[in-house]
Amino acid sequence: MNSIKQFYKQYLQNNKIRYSAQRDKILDVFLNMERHLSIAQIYELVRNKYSHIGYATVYRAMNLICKAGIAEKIDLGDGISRFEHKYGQEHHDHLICVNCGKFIEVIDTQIEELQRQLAKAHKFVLKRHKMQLFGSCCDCVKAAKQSLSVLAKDKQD
Amino acid sequence: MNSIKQFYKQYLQNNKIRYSAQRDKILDVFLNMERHLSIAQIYELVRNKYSHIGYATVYRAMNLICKAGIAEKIDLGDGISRFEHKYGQEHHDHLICVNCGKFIEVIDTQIEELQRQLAKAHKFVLKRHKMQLFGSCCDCVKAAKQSLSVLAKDKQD
DNA sequence: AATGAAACTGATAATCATTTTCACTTATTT
DNA sequence: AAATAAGTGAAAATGATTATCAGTTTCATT
Repeated sequence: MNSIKQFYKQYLQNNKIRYSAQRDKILDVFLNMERHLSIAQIYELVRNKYSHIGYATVYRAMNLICKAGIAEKIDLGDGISRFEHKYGQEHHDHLICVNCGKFIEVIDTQIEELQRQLAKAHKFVLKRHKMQLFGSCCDCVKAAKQSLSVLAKDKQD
Repeated sequence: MNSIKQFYKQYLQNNKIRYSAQRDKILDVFLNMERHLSIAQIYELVRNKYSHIGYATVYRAMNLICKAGIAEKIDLGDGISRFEHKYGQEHHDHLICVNCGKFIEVIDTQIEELQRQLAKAHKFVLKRHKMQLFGSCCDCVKAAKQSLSVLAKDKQD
């Protein structure tokens, strides 16, 4: 039915790890989420389907899903881990709005090439990289301009 | 005597924050450190000069030094904050050896320019960015090759 | 130099995300 | 079905960081 779920079950089986109702519900929530959610948010959503689930179980399951290569933990430096889909996804970097927290996933092959060159120039064997561009998204910029012009009582057409 | 210390004292004075022996010692340790140290490491070093100092004081002082723009907290995702010099420093990114933890500070204006373009293409107003390239430094690569060739009992000239 | 208010310090407690522990339950193997 | 292995949930533990608070120090003013 769901190829990712198939893959996950296979991964668990290969590693002698059992499949369970909890793990199934958590995987479902993860697969259906459209944003990058934290453990607390995933916990809340799973709780709707499985009200007796424990917090630690969500942690354990998400760590497993990461190990299986289906999810990736992302760290923005605010002390809260969030998760994003990784299965069948290309590597990408992030544009992050510092106002509303919106994420945009980006990939720039020119930058990637320059990164390889840069590493090479320093005799580094590059394994992976992380790039985050922080700024204000167009919606937040628009909103900020609006409120500025209202404050200044300027005409705005 | 020390222009950074002057600057720091001025910053504190401007903000009605007092100067103290502890803050002085902590600043000294920070200014003299050549690597990116954690709070625990700074605490140990300060302790040599000032054995009664408390852990919290180091946290407080380092946060102040950051606010003054002299230090910057860096986060590698291992849950430990380290600090680097910022005063009079250009922005830079990091090459990080995943084996020995060595840092190399790098700056690539071509990449920076592409980042600006990338943000613009997504209608983002770029404020700052963070780029970390993880890999193995040449020393660690050499060491790894050595031990491999020893294991394989190959000749290595 | 003395004073008093405001800021600082150090020890400790609190917080917060995450991990571990452990008694108990569920699944798999024999 | 019994034995074995793994999973679960609640609660405790952990580790980095921050807050609290009584006692101390600083600094501007007498």
